[in-house]
Amino acid sequence: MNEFNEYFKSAFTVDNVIFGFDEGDLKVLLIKRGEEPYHGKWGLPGYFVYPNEDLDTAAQRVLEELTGLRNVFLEQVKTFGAVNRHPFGRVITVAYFSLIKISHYTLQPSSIARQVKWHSVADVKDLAFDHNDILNACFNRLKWLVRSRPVGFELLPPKFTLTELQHLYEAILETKLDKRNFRKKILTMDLLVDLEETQEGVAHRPARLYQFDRNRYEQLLSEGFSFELKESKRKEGADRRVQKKPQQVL
Amino acid sequence: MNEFNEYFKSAFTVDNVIFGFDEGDLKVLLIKRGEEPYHGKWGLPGYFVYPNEDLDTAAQRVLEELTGLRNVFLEQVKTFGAVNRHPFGRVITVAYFSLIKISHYTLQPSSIARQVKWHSVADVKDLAFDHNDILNACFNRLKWLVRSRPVGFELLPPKFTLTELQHLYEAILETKLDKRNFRKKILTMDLLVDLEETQEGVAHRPARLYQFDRNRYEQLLSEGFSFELKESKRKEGADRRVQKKPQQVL
DNA sequence: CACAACCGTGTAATTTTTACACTAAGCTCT
DNA sequence: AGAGCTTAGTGTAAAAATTACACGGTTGTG
Repeated sequence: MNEFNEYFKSAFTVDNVIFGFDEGDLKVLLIKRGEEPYHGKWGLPGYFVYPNEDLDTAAQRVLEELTGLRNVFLEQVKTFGAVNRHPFGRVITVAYFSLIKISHYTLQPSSIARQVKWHSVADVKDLAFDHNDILNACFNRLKWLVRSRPVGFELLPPKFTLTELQHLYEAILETKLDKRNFRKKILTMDLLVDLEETQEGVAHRPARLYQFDRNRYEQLLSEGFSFELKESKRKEGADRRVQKKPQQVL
Repeated sequence: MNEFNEYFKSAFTVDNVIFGFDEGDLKVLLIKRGEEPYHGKWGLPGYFVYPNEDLDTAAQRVLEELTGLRNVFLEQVKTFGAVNRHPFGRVITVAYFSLIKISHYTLQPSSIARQVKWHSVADVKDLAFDHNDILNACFNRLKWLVRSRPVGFELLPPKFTLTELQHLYEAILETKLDKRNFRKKILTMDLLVDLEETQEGVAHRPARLYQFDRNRYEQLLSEGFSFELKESKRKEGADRRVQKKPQQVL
């Protein structure tokens, strides 16, 4: 094994893109680094993988230390290994992303983080290391995942309205969806339980509350079913009560 | 940096699942290992990533050493890092898969391989390390990739018939496709050039030859277009010239 | 020249997707 | 109490996509 010794001088980390959804906006949990390198910069939560730790376990550990949450959606996305990405030596990082319900989140004191904060995904820039690339890769993965599997529910509280669900999809897919078509599509999938309850304390007609039916989903999956969504091609300004202006004729 | 020294004792490798298509069958290129560990077992081509080498570069190197090919389709899939997956120490591996035209392939003498051979993906079993898992992950990735992007052409010779293309899709998706619907779908995508040539030396009516139009594809991509295929629900035995047997009435 | 083997083609029925606008219900403010 | 604001909730018709399905055509072979 001597001939391989020179290869056993590297390290690897996991970095976790933790998505949340709040105020109609897709958020990512970032930390202000309290250590070198990139001390004082915002970055993704991550840490070295312990010598006797699996990758998935390490990703879970990082997530749990920061949020106190277990059993949340967590998926490996991609590994980043540019030679000089880490100033301490050869360190490759395995990127994960997770989806959490912000309402369940409580900040845990953490050694790696001087400060922890939710940032709108759209506004994030200038992160430590290659974390911008990592965030991008994870956001793209989320985008296609949400079209092919009902993972959106991981980001919502247990009870939610159809409008909230639609806003979530719009935030992730960065597009507008047609209200009626969206509801039709979602409801015919038969994955939601109508709780026969309504919102309280809103200054308008309260909406019905629904719940995701995970058992039903498992059942449908085993029957081989596909979950798909497409974007609306509706023009801006349609479906308002205002009259159309007559089109200018050339 | 001392506090982190204990982490810099690991190594990483790349492993490459090289797919090819021949005789109507999806194939994967395996090597019979000429070194420990797993000496004498079949496994995926792979090697340690050099200290000053990027991951993608390492994957390309492994591929080129084995096949002599450059500029082929190569994509990272997933990283495998179970603690005890490698007997020499902590070694995680980044799995890639590539698609090559078997007709262009020439065996290169290689130090890592005692023997190199194409195996039908369906028949592969009992590989070294966790290479069965890696192969599976890559095969699944190929399955969905082929539905959303026209990567199939990477596996065919420059000139091919529609039937060959259909057989390729059937092999990857592990399903039967309807001939007329498949052709309709493919042709309306407008990605093929009809070469106005036909097969030669076949003992039946020769088929037309087509070519993939990569420029057209780039153009369509930039206009935002989607490439999709679905499987046939046609029952076995339909579309034959035989008469249907009358169904037994209960 | 009959046979074997694969090529190439069209259509109708069904399903899915799309575009689109108004009434309903609760709260707030006067 | 009622006017006004705000969001909820609902249906349909047209267009597009998908599906199922069968036979005559062309070549080489024996």
